[in-house]
Amino acid sequence: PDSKRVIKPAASWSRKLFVGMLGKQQSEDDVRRLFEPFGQIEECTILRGPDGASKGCAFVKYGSHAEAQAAINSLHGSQTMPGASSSLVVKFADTDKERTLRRMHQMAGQLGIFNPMTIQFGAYGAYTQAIMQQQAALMAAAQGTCLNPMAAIAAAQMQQMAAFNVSGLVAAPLTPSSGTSTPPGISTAPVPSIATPIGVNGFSPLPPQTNGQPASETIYTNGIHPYPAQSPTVADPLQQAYAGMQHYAAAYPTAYREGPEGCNLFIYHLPQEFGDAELTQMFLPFGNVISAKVFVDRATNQSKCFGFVSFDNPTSAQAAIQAMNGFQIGMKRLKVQLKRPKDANRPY
DNA sequence: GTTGAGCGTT
Repeated sequence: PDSKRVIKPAASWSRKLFVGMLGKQQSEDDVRRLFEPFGQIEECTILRGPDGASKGCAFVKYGSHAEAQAAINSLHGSQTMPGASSSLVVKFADTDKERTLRRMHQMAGQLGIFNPMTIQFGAYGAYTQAIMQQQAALMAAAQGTCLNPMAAIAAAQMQQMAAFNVSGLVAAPLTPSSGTSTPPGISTAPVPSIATPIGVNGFSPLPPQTNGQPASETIYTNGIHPYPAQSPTVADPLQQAYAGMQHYAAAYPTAYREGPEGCNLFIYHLPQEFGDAELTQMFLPFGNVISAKVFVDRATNQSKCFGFVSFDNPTSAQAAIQAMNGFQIGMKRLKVQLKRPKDANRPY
């Protein structure tokens, strides 16, 4: 009978597309018209911000995988919409797993990685805690997929890098161009084996006041300590969440994490060959470097010779300015200043 | 070449 003929529709993930690089003014109807020729459209949604403005992307769901694939084949990269910065993107939408990863990425950026334990559960305690527990569950689920063994090993190697050394300073390549999800700078870098600091190219990298302190003291941090110092015990969801964050942060040492006001430095006149790793090394002696980013020309992949370093406290930032501003490298002198606040000189 | 890009996943 007919009731037995009911066929379950194909899983949504197999026929749902993410469409990127739309014009900001394109409507749902515009998108429908574009995608109609390839099949029956079941759903078409433009992603919009809170103000209703298009984010320039959309989801389009077809009745079948084949239709979706056909749309990808014909439309992806086929044209550049007015106002879009590059050609149309048509691909299968993220799976749940991929979305979880994306969220971790966002969350890491928002929370930063300063002393997770200091997160206040005060006024918003219940709410915050609920969120954290929810995230903890997500992260616990994602742990296996987030860090492959190689990434974990690379992160460990990173932590063992001793302060300044030749291979770390001049031989390490700049962050490879994008296209993989490999954390920048740590995937292929060998563990530097030369421990003696040697001036290169007129650069005498002897950081002020490392006196006697084992380098590992500075290295380990990034605000991260491998273990909470005491109870190796248990998996309460919160601890799991923290663990997740720590693993994540260790795997993405140069991800953009701005520190509090007064903790972020702008550095100019960097040597051309300096990448994120070298910048990090250079400023590690002054405190916990929570991020270090050299700006790279997208087209040429060349350093633009400026970058940013963020500490977790203003004192470290000031110490770094004191010691490194005007520091001579080759024919140039470093400029090291506090970064301009993003909303500077906004008239009000 | 002078201050945190881009690509945006309900």
